[in-house]
This record gives sequence, structure tokens and C-alpha cells, in this order.
Amino acid sequence: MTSQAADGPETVASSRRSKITPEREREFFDAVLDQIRECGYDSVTMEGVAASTRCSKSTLYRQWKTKPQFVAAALRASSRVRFGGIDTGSLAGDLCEAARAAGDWSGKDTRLLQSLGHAITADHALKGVLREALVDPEIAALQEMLRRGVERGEVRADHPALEYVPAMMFGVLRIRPVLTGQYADADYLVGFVEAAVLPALGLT
Amino acid sequence: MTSQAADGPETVASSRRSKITPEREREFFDAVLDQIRECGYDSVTMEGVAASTRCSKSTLYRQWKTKPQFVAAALRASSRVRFGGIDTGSLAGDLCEAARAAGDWSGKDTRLLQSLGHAITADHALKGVLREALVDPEIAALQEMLRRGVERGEVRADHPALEYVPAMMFGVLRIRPVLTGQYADADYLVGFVEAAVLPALGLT
DNA sequence: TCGTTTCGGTACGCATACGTATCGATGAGT
DNA sequence: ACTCATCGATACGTATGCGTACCGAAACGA
Repeated sequence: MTSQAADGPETVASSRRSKITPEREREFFDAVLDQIRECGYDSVTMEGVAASTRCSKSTLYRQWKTKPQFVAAALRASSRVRFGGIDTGSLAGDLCEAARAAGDWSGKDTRLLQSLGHAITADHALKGVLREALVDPEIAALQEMLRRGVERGEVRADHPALEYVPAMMFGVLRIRPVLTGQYADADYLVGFVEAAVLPALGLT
Repeated sequence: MTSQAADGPETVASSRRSKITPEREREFFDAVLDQIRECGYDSVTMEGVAASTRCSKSTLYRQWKTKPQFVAAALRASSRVRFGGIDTGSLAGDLCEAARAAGDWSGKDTRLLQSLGHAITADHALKGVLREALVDPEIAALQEMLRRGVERGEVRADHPALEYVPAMMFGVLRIRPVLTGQYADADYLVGFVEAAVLPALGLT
């Protein structure tokens, strides 16, 4: 798709020969993560990434020794804390906002996690990178919300449902495609928070 | 001839085997599902299954045309409804009992689903088989529990949390290894039902 | 007892992918 | 303008796995 017009050999700057820039590196990372989402970790090939980014295998292998190391670098680079900036002043507001935020990237991240599926249990390094780059920060941010809610007195610190909130949030996110065939969107997740999570916490 | 005893069919007849019996077939199915759990779908090889069951590749390919068809047959044969026989008389009791039951096979089934990961999105036939053999029956059984609860008047039919119960149950099951590194056991699941699911349904 | 069936073992062809090596082309610094 | 580092292309060696073909041997039925 988006194939460029067949250009003369001397036209168009499509031939990149300069040193790899950070932007160029991000193209590689985006490409490999996209292919993982689409084909699964095992089916992703260095050749495929090279072709889709119009670079050569050599270029990839010059930067990263092996495929797992390449994927790990891509995961690390795509690390973001999506629950990070949320602080509405109430736990209910925070959780709803988190649900809304989650709906936006649910498809991409859920699919990535799904497609990495078994690879993360086979390759310890990959598993570690995935956890510290994508999983742990989100959990920490979510638990920070809960901590603030407890601090404000909205929920008792020993409320039995507290420890299950992260599992509920991420679990529902991840299981939706299996149950209904579609990824969880913001509406669904907000509805879930309002109908199940908040009541479980006694925040009707 | 027949100087060797080797009479009983179940006396560790190591060498040759006669026509494939249903028990023998189950050995093949168990082997391939075990290997999927351990190595992931893509890494499972017909050669590996043949070696671990001490049969030959030819034997496998005589029964099943391709690897996906073989795996599909194995999934179909392993179909069971684990939430099937549960009916304690109350919704709370049913859900707790389901949680307990789920704890028993959580590791195996969660791992299988995880290791099939992307394969089910790539191979439509596999996806269909997995759904109708392992997923849909459980969902149906769970919803039957909920239906009975509504019928008994324990929960209002339009209770907003109702539609999220399957997602909560299976979602938490599936996400636990990602969050804590261990599979959900019966204690954890029962605790989750009591602390989160029942309160969300207003069943204190 | 004898023939038919099916098994287990193995070799083969084909395809794919990893990772390496080589080579010409080209952009960047001086 | 010249040199050097790096890029893109490509060929190569190795390994692996799918699916097929062939063969001798063992089991089952008549």
C-alpha cells in the first residue's frame, strides 16, 4: 500500500543512504511492532521488516545483533505510561478517565500482547523488557490512583476489592476480543468501570 | 513363534503398534497440546510430536492432512464443559464453585490460550474450533448460571454488571500471569469472586 | 497359514529464515 | 573536491520444518 510512483533512479529522495537518525530508527521499531501485531512474533522476519522499511537486512543486523534483541529494543522504545498524567481528584474520575484512555490504544496494545503471546514465556529477556516497558508502568500508575483514593478516604485501605482492580481493568481489556471478537473501546471500558469496578469498591 | 509373552495389549508394548486406537489418538492429541503450551503454536513440529509419542511422521500425516488440521482435531477432542454441572442453588454459590473449578485447570487452559495466541487470529479454522470447543461452552455455562440467578430473583435482569461478569471471570483468569507471574489458583479466584464480582452484582 | 493393512523409519524435495560476507553507491565532514 | 564511513543490495551457508514417497516388518482377519 501507499506504493510510491515508479521513480527514476535519480529522482525522489526515497533512496536513503545517510546514517540512521532517531526518526529512521523509530520507523524500524514501528514496522517490527506492526508486523508482530499482524503476524505474530514467530512469523515476523528481519527480511520483512527490511522490505517494509526499504532498508537492507545488513542495516538491521549492524544495529542489533539478533531478532530478539531487535524486538526488545523496539519494545523498550515504545514504552509510554498511558495512565500517567491522570489525576481528576476522585478515584471514580480517575478510573473512568483511565478507561477512556485505555480504549484508545486498546486494540494496538492488546494485539501486541496477544501476538507476543508465547514468546514472552520462552525468551526471558523479551519477557523482562515487555514487563518493565509496557506492563509495570501501567500497573504502577493504576495503583497510584488507588493509593490516592485511599489517602483521600474514598476507599478503606483494606478494602478487599482493591487488590483485584488492576486484574479487572487489564483482564477485561485483554479478554474482550476472545469473548466478542472486538477490542474493548472507550465506551465499553467506561461502562465496565461504572457498572462493575466502582460498585465493587463501594463507590456506587 | 511368539516365544516372547507380550500378550496383554497394555504391557508396555514398546516396539510395533497396531492400528490407531482412540487411546492412542488421545496420546497424540495430548502430546501436541502439551507442546503447544510449552513451545507455542508456531514452534510445535509434527516431528516433535511424532518423536514424543514414538510414532512416525507418516502415521500422523496419514490421519491428518496438515498441522493446523491436526491441532484443530486435538482441540476439538479436548473439548469439555468445566462449568457444566454447577448448580448450587444460589448465584453466589455457583460463581464461587465456578471459581474453584477454574482454579484447577487455570494453568493448563490459560497457557494453551496464551500459546495459541496469534495463531487463532491468523488461522480462521483454528479460531473457530477453539471458540466452539473451549470458549463458547464455558461462556454459555456461565451465562446459564446468571440466568438462573435472575430467574430466582437474586439479581435484576437489567443489572448493569451482569453483562460484564463473563469478561471479569475469564479476564482475571487470563491476565493473572501477566501481572504477577503466576497462574490464578482456586483461592485467588474465589477471593476475587467474593471481593469483586458479588459486590458488583449487589450480592454483598 | 496367508494376504492385506497399517505401522515405523528414513530419505527426499521444497521453502523459509537467520545471520554473515561482499561489493558498489552515496552522503557527510573537511 | 576528496576521503571515509555507512548504506542498500544480494549471494551464501546453515538450519529447520512441512509434507511426500518408499520400504520392510508386524499385526489382524479369513
